[in-house]
Amino acid sequence: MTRRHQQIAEELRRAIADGTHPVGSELPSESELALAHGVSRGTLRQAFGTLQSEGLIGSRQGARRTVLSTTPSQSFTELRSFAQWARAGDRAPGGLVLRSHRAKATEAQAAQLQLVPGEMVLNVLRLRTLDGEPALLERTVYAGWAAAAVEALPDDCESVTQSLYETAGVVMSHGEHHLDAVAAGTTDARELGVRRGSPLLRVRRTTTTSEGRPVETSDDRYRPGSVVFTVRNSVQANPLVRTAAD
Amino acid sequence: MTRRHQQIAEELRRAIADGTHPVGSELPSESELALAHGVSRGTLRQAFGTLQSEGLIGSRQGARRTVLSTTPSQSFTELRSFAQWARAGDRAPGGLVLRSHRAKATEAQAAQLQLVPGEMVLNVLRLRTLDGEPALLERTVYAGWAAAAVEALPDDCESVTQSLYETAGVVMSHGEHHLDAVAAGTTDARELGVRRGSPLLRVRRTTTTSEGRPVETSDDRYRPGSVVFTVRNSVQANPLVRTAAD
DNA sequence: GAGTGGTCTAGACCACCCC
DNA sequence: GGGTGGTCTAGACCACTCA
Repeated sequence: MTRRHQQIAEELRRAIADGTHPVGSELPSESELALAHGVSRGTLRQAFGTLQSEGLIGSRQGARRTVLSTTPSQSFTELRSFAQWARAGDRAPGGLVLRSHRAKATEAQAAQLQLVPGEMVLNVLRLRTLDGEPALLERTVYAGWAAAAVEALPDDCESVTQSLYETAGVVMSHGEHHLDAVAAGTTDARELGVRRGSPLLRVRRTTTTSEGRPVETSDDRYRPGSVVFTVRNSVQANPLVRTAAD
Repeated sequence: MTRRHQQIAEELRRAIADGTHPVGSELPSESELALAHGVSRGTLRQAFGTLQSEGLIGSRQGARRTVLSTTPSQSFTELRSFAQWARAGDRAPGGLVLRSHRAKATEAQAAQLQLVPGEMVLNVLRLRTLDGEPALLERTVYAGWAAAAVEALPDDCESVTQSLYETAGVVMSHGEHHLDAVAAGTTDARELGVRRGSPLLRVRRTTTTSEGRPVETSDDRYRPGSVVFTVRNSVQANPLVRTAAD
């Protein structure tokens, strides 16, 4: 029993993808489509709104909507989970925990995870692979209340996000990502198989539940050529996408 | 004569920023606020939708909306214009054209700018500075129809985006950004004042008008420590933010 | 000036959360 | 079970685009 506006959005997405509405073309008007689908204009606008926030279509008052792009942006589901993202692109995700230990939160960590300094956290160093090739090195800090669930996972667990949901009911629904470039350190170089000092894309992120409670904060370093982050944005909305490098 | 939903959104934004609604707290219900502002629920939901897409608040069916963050995300206006972004952070933007020449579009360029191969384009190499320090090197390709307006600009023009709008009426309203890390080449190293091979954040972007007509495509390389890109995202929306490194 | 999207209203029902 | 957000309707007026 999916929502009507979702069905319509999906239909339009397909029509754009298969070339019925090529890039640059004008879409039918709201009233036309509302009539055709047998819904009110409001519902149709909701469907259009979804496509707009995905960067597929644009709009200006007074003129018909136009197609901006044919490739839909990633869902947040794919963004937050490395494994789900990899599988969506038909690549085999892998994971390996290299180190894992509990410790007291440093001041910086406590601030980021909204804990009191000295509270327990779980530090995990994890190597992620794509089709067996090292892709990135994660240095993740989990809040103490999530530590037990993470430690219970197997070392080679593919999808931590999904496992955390299944075993502990933790839903990660918001994230903040900071992207910049750094030189590979000794550990980075050894695990990722690159030379020390070579460029890495660094993504520092914090993920929180829907209530805004931080679950984890992480420093992820991507091997060049393995992953590119894509952001499609507009005056109206700006989604983030992680894309495999060509 | 601003829109009612914009006024309400602005009011809520302020109330969140000044601590009236701290992070993690619950906001009043839609009906309450609608009544208080003398608008219908629909209008109020529109205001909430804006704040949601800015990453300020989150929502779950059945529960009240909660405050996720106090700092509003950047507007696209600030994202697309380096100068506007810099000034918003109280830093002095600078620009200097190092090279500029017309050429026939390569196949790749033509594809990205939706031109026919061989059509004329304008290549510009531009150094951008923050408070006099080199921050990034831009290799920009402008579509031929925008070339004349760009060439007419002074070499040290601060804001190309704004000037293009003022002189040619070109409004850039959509962009696609790809982020990864690369090693500094000879030119990069010389102009940015770093060693060859040192890590740079690369942002490849294409900007289009509201009709989806590409205006420019660019390869921007940021000196480490000068700029960090931030993306705040959620199940509902994911805006991109460019942040000065600390 | 006809058509289009942007805004707004006043209702309604449902799914879900929490008490 | 009462309150909340999510969905949907059927109207209305306005600002804007374009022929």
